[in-house]
Amino acid sequence: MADKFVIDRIPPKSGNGKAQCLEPNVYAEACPSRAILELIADKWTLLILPALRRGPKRNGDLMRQIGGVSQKMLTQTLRELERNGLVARLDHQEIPPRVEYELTVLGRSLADAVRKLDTWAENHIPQVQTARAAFEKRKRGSRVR
Amino acid sequence: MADKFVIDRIPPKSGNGKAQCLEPNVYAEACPSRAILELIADKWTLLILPALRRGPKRNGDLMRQIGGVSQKMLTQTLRELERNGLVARLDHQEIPPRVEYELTVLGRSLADAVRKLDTWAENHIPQVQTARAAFEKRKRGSRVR
DNA sequence: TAAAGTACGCACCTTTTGGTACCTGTGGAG
DNA sequence: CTCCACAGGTACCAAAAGGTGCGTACTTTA
Repeated sequence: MADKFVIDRIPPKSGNGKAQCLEPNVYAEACPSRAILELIADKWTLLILPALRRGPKRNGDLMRQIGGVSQKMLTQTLRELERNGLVARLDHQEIPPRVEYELTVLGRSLADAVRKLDTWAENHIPQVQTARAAFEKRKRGSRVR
Repeated sequence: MADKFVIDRIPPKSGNGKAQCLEPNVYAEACPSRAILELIADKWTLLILPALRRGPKRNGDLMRQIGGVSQKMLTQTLRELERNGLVARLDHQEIPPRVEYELTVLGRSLADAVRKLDTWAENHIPQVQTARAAFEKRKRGSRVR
């Protein structure tokens, strides 16, 4: 029975109320790693980071490459990534303005892991669609008339 | 200059307006893989999937393990994961009710990749915090008085 | 007899998110 | 001379997300 409670990392055991977690653990709400995870758990972050893996890109480049992103969300997400040290903003101080965004060393290490999620999504479309169809069928079957 | 436009996967080139993407590509808004990515790009999904890697767990187990999750969000997320074939719901048809959730084969393949993001967050807390401090400092420095 | 645990569903209401439109100021193209 | 591209900032507003509290139906424990 105790086997049920075996998890990836030991939970905080917060003896005091602060729970500042000496051993980092995303499952603890107060652990800083949780905030970092929430930064990653974002649609646009998951697209922007891999998009920058091949080298620096400009605002307009990213707008064209990432379908459906608005100027507001692109800027907002890039700022957050810059703030957390994942992306560097290179302002060439020219007129007309020329700004490039590129991954930092820190950002690159994350972008590679994120790209794997993207490729997973791309490679498992049929499996997910089949599962969805089966789920709908089950739901319909269990409906009481 | 054309080098700037080299990306991970070739963009849609949508000749017609539908852009149903024969070659799966998360950067294309209409590609089914984008919807799958949006399912993954969720705070609770990124915690629940790795939490189930060690075997089936019950609702209450997950509530205790995942700090800060509400009953509503837990159930809602589990339903979505079940609907997409990543998690299986095992109702033991007992009284009092006993329900277990476990990864499907499909879910397991994703959970391993997701767990890497969690560990990344746990292992890079100091780097991110340093970057944040440096960012704030730069902002303050560039303020006009 | 009463309370607590199990696994939710539902409704209400607040917070957050994100889209749209409009503004800057300059240089180059037509 | 006019329009566009560049890289945004700002404000407003609708939509979505998500927290809280209550109800269900049954059993075990105190």
